[in-house]
Amino acid sequence: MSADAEPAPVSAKPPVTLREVAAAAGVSVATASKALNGQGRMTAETRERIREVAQRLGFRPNHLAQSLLRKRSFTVGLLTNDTYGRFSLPLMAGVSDALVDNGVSVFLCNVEDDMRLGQLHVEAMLDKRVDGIIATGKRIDRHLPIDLSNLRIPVVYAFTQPDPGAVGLVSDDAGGARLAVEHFLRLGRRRIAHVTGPAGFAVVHTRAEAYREMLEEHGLPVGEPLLGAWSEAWGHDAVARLFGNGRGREGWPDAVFCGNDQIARGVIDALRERGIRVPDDVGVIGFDNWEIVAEATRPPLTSVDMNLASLGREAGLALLSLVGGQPAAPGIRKLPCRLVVRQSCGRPPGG
Amino acid sequence: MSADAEPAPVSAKPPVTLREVAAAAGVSVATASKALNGQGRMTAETRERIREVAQRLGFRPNHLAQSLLRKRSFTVGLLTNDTYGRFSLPLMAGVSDALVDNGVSVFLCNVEDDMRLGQLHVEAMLDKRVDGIIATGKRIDRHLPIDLSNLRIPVVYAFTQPDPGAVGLVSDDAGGARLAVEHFLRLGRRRIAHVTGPAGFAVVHTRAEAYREMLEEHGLPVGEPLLGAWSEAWGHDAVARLFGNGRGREGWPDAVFCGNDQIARGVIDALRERGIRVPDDVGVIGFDNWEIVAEATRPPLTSVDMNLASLGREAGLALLSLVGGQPAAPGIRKLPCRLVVRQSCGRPPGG
DNA sequence: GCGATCTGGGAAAAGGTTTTCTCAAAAGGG
DNA sequence: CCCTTTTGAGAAAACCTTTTCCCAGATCGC
Repeated sequence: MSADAEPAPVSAKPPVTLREVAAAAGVSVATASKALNGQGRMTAETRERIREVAQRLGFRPNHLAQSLLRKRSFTVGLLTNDTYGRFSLPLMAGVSDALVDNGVSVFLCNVEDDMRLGQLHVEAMLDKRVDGIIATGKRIDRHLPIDLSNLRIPVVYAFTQPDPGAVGLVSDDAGGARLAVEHFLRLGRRRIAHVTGPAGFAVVHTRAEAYREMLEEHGLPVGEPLLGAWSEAWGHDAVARLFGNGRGREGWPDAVFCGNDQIARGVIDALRERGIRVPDDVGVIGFDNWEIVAEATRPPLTSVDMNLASLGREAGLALLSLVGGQPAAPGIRKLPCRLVVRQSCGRPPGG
Repeated sequence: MSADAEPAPVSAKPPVTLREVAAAAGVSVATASKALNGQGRMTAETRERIREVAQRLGFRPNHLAQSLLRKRSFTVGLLTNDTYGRFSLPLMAGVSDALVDNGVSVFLCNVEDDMRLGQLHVEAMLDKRVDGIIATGKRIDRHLPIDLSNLRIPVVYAFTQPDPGAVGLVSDDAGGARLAVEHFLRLGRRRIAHVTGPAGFAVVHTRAEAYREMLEEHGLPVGEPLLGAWSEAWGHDAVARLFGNGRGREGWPDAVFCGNDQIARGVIDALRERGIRVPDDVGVIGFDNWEIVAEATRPPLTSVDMNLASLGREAGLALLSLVGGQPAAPGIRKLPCRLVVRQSCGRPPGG
């Protein structure tokens, strides 16, 4: 039992090459290549024999060599500045999902909000000859801190502000807001408040506008949307304003549509602390469908899901077709949201 | 103003090659290569001239060609099954941080818990000739559903169960638990309870054991750790048990060490609902330092941080040295945690 | 039986870079 | 002034695969 019985000379012998396969099969590399790729003409036996030898030797073609020749690396870069990955991870999963079947791998680069870092990563990608780039961020109305406009390879923007003339995919926030309000209306709620994030975010206005329109269409009173932070604390404050002593109980909302799940959670907690029951007295809907939050609220939160995985899938497919030479219609495409119903709105009357 | 003034024939001319640089500078490719890499012998003027030409033409060496030759792709794969990225994202950031300066890029692959998908991704990586692989997961005591044991390229395991004989990096959970208990002791807390996750997790026992030892060392009463789920709901339940009517107020704990931040949040909320003040009556410490949760609790939660970014950095560096041919000591290396103090424990008496 | 077609398979170039070897010219030594 | 050493730079191989010819032998039609 010597200590160095097998020091595992990690040095691992080099991978087997096509040349070796050809030699073992007694053919030329050209023939071997064609046999394995189903190209060229040869007897079925020859092809099969070569295939078997390759199999036996564990041959795997060297993608680097292939890429060099084909001028396609079957690799794309995903740029994000969403450090916590709340938005970019589902998106990434979708992208990956769309690409893996095509043998395409994804370089993930977090550029924070650092131009230098972004530049560095983009150059690294370019040097590695990625076939294309997907740019994604944590908010729809901001550019990544990188210029991707003259890149010679296709770029798709997902969940971030696209360059003019580029193809961009974002969620349909207005549609999402309508979904939420509709749900409330269907449940018979009539005094619907809206508590959302800071004015600096475009989505705040998009959603608020949609909310307003929906209510007006139905001839319902439109409360002024309450703008604040994307935080639970703001949810608490907002409840203090909406359900404060200023107005009588009959002036209270019977529904609150929140700009994200954290606000919604704050709202729900604050309501509970005031003895106002959710969903019996007030229904609450959040936005983002961040499961970890939505499922921990009491009761679990109904929320608008932006379908980020689908968005990622679409972005991946769009990039793929762009790489394949298909011209894609530039401009921003909005993908629908969906409502994930949990228990914070109650059942329809008589439902 | 014709619509097709500049249809932007996306066809982008091909990148400039070394051959073109050489031609433009009136030298051979060999000389050009050596000039740009600081190799070979030539007059300073020649070298400078070539450099300038390269600069002017915007030459960037083709990494595919370089990799093919050097047998190093300057690319590594990161495998994870942590869909929400709570653990793998900070880790990834650390890895990336350690590697980017060395020109190494990272393929991120989420293998969920799907063996087939894992196999697929690993083979794709192998085909793309990654220099090494970092395997990471969402819990320390489980293997990824993939066999990486005979891979011919180095593998480093970070925050997941390593193969025997491989190099693995994990957090020092026992140390983290001691940090928490020490903090309580320093603040004069004496009746410290422990509420944690399910028995199926190794860390539950590691931390509970460290907790127990610390208390015994100090001659303090050791409560039986309460095992449950990793959820807020369990935090509520646990409070009901610890602060129920069964025992008198003087039997109540004055500190609760929680197995993660969600449990801690449940505990804090439940205490508040019972009118028990945090931190005045009871101190609470969480685990994971998941900022989004820790900062939203009222009061903000003191929590043990596993330093996952550092772990990632170390993993990246370890892989790098392995790739460079340095033999690394196999086995599991534990990296220290740190305590992030917020406001859920109060100040030291007289502090 | 002879020219035309077909068939199976190979040689070689291409892709972009690095590195080793080679070689001519210049410099140096005696 | 001749021989050796140094210097500057180029030719070519190598990395691995794909693809475009090309060719020798077989088959076919008449």
